[in-house]
Amino acid sequence: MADFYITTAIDYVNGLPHVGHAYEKVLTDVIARFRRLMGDSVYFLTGTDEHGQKVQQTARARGVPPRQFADEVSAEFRAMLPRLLISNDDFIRTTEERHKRVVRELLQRLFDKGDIYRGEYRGFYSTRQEQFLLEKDRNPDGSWPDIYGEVTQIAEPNYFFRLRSYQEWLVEFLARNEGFVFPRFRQKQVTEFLKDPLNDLCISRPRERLEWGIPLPFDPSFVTYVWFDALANYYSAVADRPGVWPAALHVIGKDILVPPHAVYWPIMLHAAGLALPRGLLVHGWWLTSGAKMSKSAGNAFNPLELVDEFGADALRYFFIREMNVGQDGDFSRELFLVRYNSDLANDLGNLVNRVLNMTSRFAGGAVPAAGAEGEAELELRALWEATSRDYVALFGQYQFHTGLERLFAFVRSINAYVEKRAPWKLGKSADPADRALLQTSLAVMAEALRLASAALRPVMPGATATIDGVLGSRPSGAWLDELAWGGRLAGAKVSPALVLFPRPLPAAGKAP
RNA sequence: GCCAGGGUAGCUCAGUGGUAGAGCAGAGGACUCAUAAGCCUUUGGCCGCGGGUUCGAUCCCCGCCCCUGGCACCA
Repeated sequence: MADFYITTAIDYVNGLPHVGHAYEKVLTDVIARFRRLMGDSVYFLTGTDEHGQKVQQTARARGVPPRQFADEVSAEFRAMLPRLLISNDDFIRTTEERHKRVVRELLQRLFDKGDIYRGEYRGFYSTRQEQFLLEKDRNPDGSWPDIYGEVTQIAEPNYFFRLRSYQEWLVEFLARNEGFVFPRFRQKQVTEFLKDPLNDLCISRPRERLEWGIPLPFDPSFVTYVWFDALANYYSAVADRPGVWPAALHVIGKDILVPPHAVYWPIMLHAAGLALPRGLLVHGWWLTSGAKMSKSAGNAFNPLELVDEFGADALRYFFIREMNVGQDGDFSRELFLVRYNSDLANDLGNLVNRVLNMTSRFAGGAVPAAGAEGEAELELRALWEATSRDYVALFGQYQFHTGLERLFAFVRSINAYVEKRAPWKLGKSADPADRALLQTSLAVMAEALRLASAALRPVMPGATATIDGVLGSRPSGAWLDELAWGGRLAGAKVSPALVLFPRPLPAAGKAP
């Protein structure tokens, strides 16, 4: 059983992981962790897409069998997951038997039903590249680029899927389910696309041209082409797990919404008599506007370098804080460092440090119980009530960047509260009223930090676990209860001060 | 060309039919528990351009300009 089955797109193994891959995993993971904390039973799938022309060609060029090549690259993608603290439950490869079996079943079912038929594919073919070309492959003047060599128009038999006969159904489905695609404007794009008549979809390639694929069960001289292979992973991974399908959410990039995920996939499922996913979440891309400031060496850098340097939590925070889901975002080392320094090191990390330090110095290392609350305490508490309520609601609507903005405004308010009470002054006073206020202020700052940490857990699972640990907090019970202001830490033994997010050393040895 | 998104302070962005906001960067100040961090104050904007509706528009309508992406049998 699963209340919330969530997937990333599977990654094509013809290239190595880059920022976009890392972002999609992190975004999906944040949603998965959030849903788990909200009490859902979550099943989280990711994986790799491994068949096809390009893999076959690249493998051949390297002189290795496609299977071996796919193994190597798939392993790279897989290795990235733990480094980003991704909490996936499963990892599917389209070369696995469990996948191929389901693909064959799906194809056979549709073939028997008459939704797949044999026809003829016509197009421009490049013998040198061994592939059909598209109109967009042409030069602006209509000629074909030299890399294709001689281009001829040929026809070959192939199998087709009756997309067209389901177009009307899909249009109606989308009209009835306005929130199927998030953000809304993406669904409008789908609707626009469907205003023109669909052509049936060519779903096969003759084996003489493409061997690296899944043979059609009803005609082994063909393999199935990308659509029925790659898209089916979402279903094949859980076909043997009762109660998991349909997916609650497919997280994908905007490049593969129309037509694959918004047109082909729903029609494939509907034709096969399977339930549709409940929604698609379409994210944008990270752009490197720094094309102009590309003098500095590292404009094309691996996101995992930032993980090595600053930790997975920091990169995850940047991804989620900086990107408005659905829009594009700017990615550069400079932007990352601004977020890291100001939000993580200065605001949050330093707060952790000073809370621990003051608790040790002024309360013997145990969080005191709060006494009577004054105006400053009530204000901070009221801010938390509003912040936590909005934060949870915003996360539910995929407005993570706004949620984090609000949460860090709260973190800054904790810092302001500390300044207002100035425990270091109270600690020098012998006045009983000051002593009481000292206890209260230490309790309140620790509690506020505990709450901020709990809220941040889906985004920064590592760092927040550390914060919980050093505060002597043991998360238990429902997350929403944890997010309620209370006195949970009274009596907790805190650890000695630590530096959670060290400020990077100033760049040494700059080029003259 | 068609469709969509965006064009708001130096940078990244939020925002509402009624004298424009946050963070970062810049300037000044008080403090010291802390990662020279945090806190307080502050400089700074014909809200892309031109029309229109309105008592009044950054926000509504029309046109235009610029940036980004998609336009299918492509992973």
